[in-house]
Order: sequence, then structure tokens, then C-alpha cells
Amino acid sequence: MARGKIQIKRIENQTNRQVTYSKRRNGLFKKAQELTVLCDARVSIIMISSTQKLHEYISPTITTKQVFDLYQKAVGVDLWSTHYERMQEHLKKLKEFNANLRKEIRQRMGECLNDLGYDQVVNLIEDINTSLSLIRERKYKVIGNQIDTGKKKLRNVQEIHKNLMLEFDARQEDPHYGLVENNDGDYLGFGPHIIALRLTQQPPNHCHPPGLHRGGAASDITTFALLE
Amino acid sequence: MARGKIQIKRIENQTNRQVTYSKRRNGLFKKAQELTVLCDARVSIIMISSTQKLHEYISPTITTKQVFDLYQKAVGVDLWSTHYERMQEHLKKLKEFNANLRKEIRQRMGECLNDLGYDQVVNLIEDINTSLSLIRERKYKVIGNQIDTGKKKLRNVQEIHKNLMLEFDARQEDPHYGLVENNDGDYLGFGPHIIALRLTQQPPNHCHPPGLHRGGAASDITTFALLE
DNA sequence: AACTATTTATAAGA
DNA sequence: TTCTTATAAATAGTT
Repeated sequence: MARGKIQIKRIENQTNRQVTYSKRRNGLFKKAQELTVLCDARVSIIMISSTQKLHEYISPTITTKQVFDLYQKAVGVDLWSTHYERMQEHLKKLKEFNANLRKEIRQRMGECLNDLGYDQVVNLIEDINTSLSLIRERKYKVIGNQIDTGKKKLRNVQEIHKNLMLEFDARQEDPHYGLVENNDGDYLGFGPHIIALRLTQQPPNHCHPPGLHRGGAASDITTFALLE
Repeated sequence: MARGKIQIKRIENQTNRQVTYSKRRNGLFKKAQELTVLCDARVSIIMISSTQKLHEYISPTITTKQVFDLYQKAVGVDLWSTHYERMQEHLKKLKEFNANLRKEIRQRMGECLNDLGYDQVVNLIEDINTSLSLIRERKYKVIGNQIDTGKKKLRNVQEIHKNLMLEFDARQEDPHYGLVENNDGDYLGFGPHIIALRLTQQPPNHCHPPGLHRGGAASDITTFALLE
């Protein structure tokens, strides 16, 4: 627009094209900036040159993300719908499924029974009774295990006790038992280790299943851990 | 830029501001279009006026979505991440919650009991017994209701029967009962309606709670619907 | 990158 | 909003 009018058509000379791109890009950005200030507007310009370089102007009063969001709202097209909608759907289904699970639990806990007909209630009771038998079985199995391990531990303690007694007897008979001569000719006492037999009550396992309300009742069977 | 130089600062007069916005917007878009052609570039301009109206220029050689995608790739920031990550998190939490609910149900149904300690099993049994009492209560309440409605229906049938008998008796005593003379002097038979007493077994309510496996056993209490 | 003749954009007014 | 027009700004071609 100076030193001669030009036709608005692709500049074939690559160098000229790039120079013009650069000059006009600056011009465009300057105008955008003036517009921002003069008219209290927000402008986003994104340009991609023929060499695939990207340049951007964004009004200081806004961010590119905000522009995108506004654009999407205004145009009504969700530009990332694929991902988003699929996720939304997934989310919805999970929520529904969740609600159903909660309902089933509530029914099994004796709440929300108004939706059930008589025979449904009967079936629920049957179901729960079956479950209860299974769980009772489990209970007896657990009791059995606990008794077994208790017995084993008892045997363990008895064994240690026996050994201690034997050692004690041996020491009574030979006062030098367990003493060793060192370099200086002295005797260093180094008798058998005193085995610490701390009988410690193991804390009960507290990883409840979520939502299962637990009473304060402690187990009547206690596990003893043998330390050292 | 004509008829006097202007300061680049917000135009306070609202009308002037809007006029300038409109003029300069056209100028900007024209420049963008020229740039597109002259330099074989792609330009996206999105403008938001002070009145929150949105205007857009996009080179015909590209789409706004493509510009957004290119922009994200170039800038390296995932503009959706905020939304997206929040959703991902939500999804994850729901899934976890879901898994926990399933586990609780399975435990209440007597499966997956290996994770539970003895006292947890005891508590589970207690819980389920409590639930069971609640559900049994419900069962008796439902039975009570069913009996009441049954009685009501019986009374209803008896009443109808009684009326039929009375009507029948009346007819026996007076053969003209229920007959009316028409215009031609003939008698038109128009006795009492025959009341259809179809005793129909009501189909059991089949809206099970989801996932509650039901046996084929039908209810031993049957509801009779009185038709017509 | 700087210059500058010329075109183009546009502020103010109608 | 659009037209007009005097003038400011942008810029094509050159250095």
C-alpha cells in the first residue's frame, strides 16, 4: 500500500512473502492491541505462517483458555466432545450403578423396604439367611485356626522354657560353662542371652470394610506374639 | 487516524466506543484476510466486545478446532487438563467407592470373607442379624396388610352377592320387575346386568432390586383383583 | 532494519 | 448504520 498498489494474491517470492508476513503480522497485532484499549474489548489472534510457525496475540485482560471456553459456549460446539462426552456417560453410568448398589445394601440392612413386595421380602430373607450360614461357617473356621495357632505358640513357649531349664542345669554342674579366656588371661562373663519373653497382645486388625458399622466389642480370642 | 490524531486509551463515550469497535473490527478482519491470501498463512481472530458479544475471523484454509489443536500442541499446555483431570479424579473415586460397595455386598452374601478377622466376622453376623429382624418385621407388616385387603375384598364380594340374591328374590315375586313398556306396547327385557366376577390372579410384582438374585418360589399369598 | 512514496484505515461529522 | 473526507497510519518497494 505504498510505492504502488498490490493485488491481494499469494506472494510467490518466498522471501518477500515472509517479510510481508512479518510486517503485516506486527501491524495486525498493533491494531489488536489498540482495539483492546480503545474499545475495552478482548482479542485473541492465533496465526500460523506458511512455514508452520505459530504466533499469538492475546489481550492482557483475558487468557487464551478463557477465549476458547467462551468460544465454545457461544458457538455451542464442544470442541473436545469426543473425550468429554464419553467420560460424562461413563460417569453417569457409574453413578447409577452406585446408587443401585447402595439401595441393595440398604435393603439388606433392613432399610428402604417399602419398594419391595411380600415375596421379594421373603426372598431377601432367604438370601440373607443363606449368607448368614456362609458367614457362620467362616466364623467357625476362623475359630479353628485361632485355636491351632494358639496351640503352636504354646508348644513354642514350652520348648523355650525346656531349653532354658537345661541350660540352667548345665551351668549349675559346671561353673566355667559359658566363660571364655581373653588375651589378658582374664575371664569375661558372657553367659547365655537372656531371652526376652514379652508376651504382647497383638492389636486387633482394624481394616474394616467401608460402611460396615462395627460395635466396640473386642474379640474374646487374643493372639500373642512371641517377640525375639 | 484521520481528522485528528487520537490517544490510544479507552473511549469513554459508549456509542463512540461501539462505533470504533465495529469499524476497527472490520479493519482487523480485512487485514487478516489479506494476510491469509498474500502470505499463505492461517489466521484465527476471536474478539469479545465490551458488551460480551463474540466475533470471529477464521482463514478459509483452516478451522477453529484445528487452530485450537495446533495451539495446544505448540504451546504444550493441555488447556482441557483442568476439566479433564477433575473428571478423571471424580471417575476414579466413584470406581473405588463402587468397588467397596461391591465388596461389602459380597461379604454380606458370604463371599470374600478371607479379608475379615474373627471379630469382624462376628460383627458382620451381628449386623446381618439386626438387618434380618428389621426385614422380618417388614414381612409381618406386609402380611398384615395383605390380610386386611383380603378381608375388604371378601366383604365386597359378599355385598355384591347379597344384592344379587335380593334382586333375584324380587324378580321371583314380581315377574314384571325390571321390564318396561316401550312405545309399541311391547315389553323389552332388561334385567339386571350380569356382573362379571372374574377372579383373576394378580401377577406378582417383578421389580426386583438390581442384583438381588431371586428364587422361582412364588408367594403363598395371592391377591385377587375384582374386575368390573 | 530503515526509508519513503503511496495506499489504506479511520475519526469526526453528516 | 452508512457515507464522506481530511488526515493518521500502514506498508511495498527500495536501500
